[in-house]
Amino acid sequence: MTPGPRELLKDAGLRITAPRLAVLEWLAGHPHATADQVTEGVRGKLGTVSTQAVYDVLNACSRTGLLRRIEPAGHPARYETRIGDNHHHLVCRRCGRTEDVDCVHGAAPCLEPSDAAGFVVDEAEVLFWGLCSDCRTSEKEQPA
Amino acid sequence: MTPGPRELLKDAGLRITAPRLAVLEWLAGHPHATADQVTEGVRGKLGTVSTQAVYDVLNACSRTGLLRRIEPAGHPARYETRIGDNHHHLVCRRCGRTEDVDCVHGAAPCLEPSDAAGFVVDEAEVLFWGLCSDCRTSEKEQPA
DNA sequence: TTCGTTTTCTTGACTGGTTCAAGAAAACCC
DNA sequence: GGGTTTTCTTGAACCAGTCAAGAAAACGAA
Repeated sequence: MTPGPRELLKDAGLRITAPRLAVLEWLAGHPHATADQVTEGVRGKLGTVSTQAVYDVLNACSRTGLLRRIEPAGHPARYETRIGDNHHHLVCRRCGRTEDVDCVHGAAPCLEPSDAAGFVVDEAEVLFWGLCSDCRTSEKEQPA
Repeated sequence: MTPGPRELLKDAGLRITAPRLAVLEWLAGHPHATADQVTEGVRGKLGTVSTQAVYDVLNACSRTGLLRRIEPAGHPARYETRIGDNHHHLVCRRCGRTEDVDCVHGAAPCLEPSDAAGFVVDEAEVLFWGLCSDCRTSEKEQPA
């Protein structure tokens, strides 16, 4: 079975604290949430948690690989617990809604640059930009 | 021959002004520059230009397709005049240096999402993250 | 050319997501 | 349980980029 948040934190060498458990648990059920949404969700579980604590948790977990952070240009960052398979993302230009897309070319890592220009590449990020169905509807009614 | 900035602006229906010409000319010789660098470069040509004017030019030209804007997470946006072929980019995590990479899978558009989840996709963005040669060297001397 | 309209430029204030800083509180290890 | 280390709270700060109002230019027709 998949390890729970408690084990994940321990294995990553991070202390086990209420805010961390709450963030990981909440995010598992709400992928692609923003820091703001996470804060709200976690407050619903724990009562009071500072904004800073949420950012610290998100950063610590992103750094250690427990969370993946997606930062679509022009939108606040989003976080997800699905890690380890390099899947990609669909992002709505208008509302920022983000959805998973499985890798187009089989297994990870699905892309290699044709010429790395002296760079040591460690990640290939693929973002598909467009409009989600909701925003397409509302755009007809009320053009941007 | 490739059209000059003057023609490009005209064809795009944009007025021809000194700041616009200067931005396009300067960017043609300095791809992947930040707004800040563009401002400096343009001031070298024209003397005084407001920051706002530069942003306006960059935005107007991006909107009309004369410029392409790349917004790597955690770094200021970069602009380039190479447009129309969907090439990709290498980005240095440390210094933000950005380089072109030709499309890995032949001609544009080289990528389609496997499942669009109701989105209407208009662009596939590919970013290769890593460390440029300079930053690799300096990282050994002075680890982050 | 000149006028009137429309767009763009200048100046200066402001925003929003995120980070920094100091100290208080909690988790870990023996 | 005590000491150390890490994390949390509070509140200020950051920065790329945007908004707003008015002055100044570019265009198009006469």
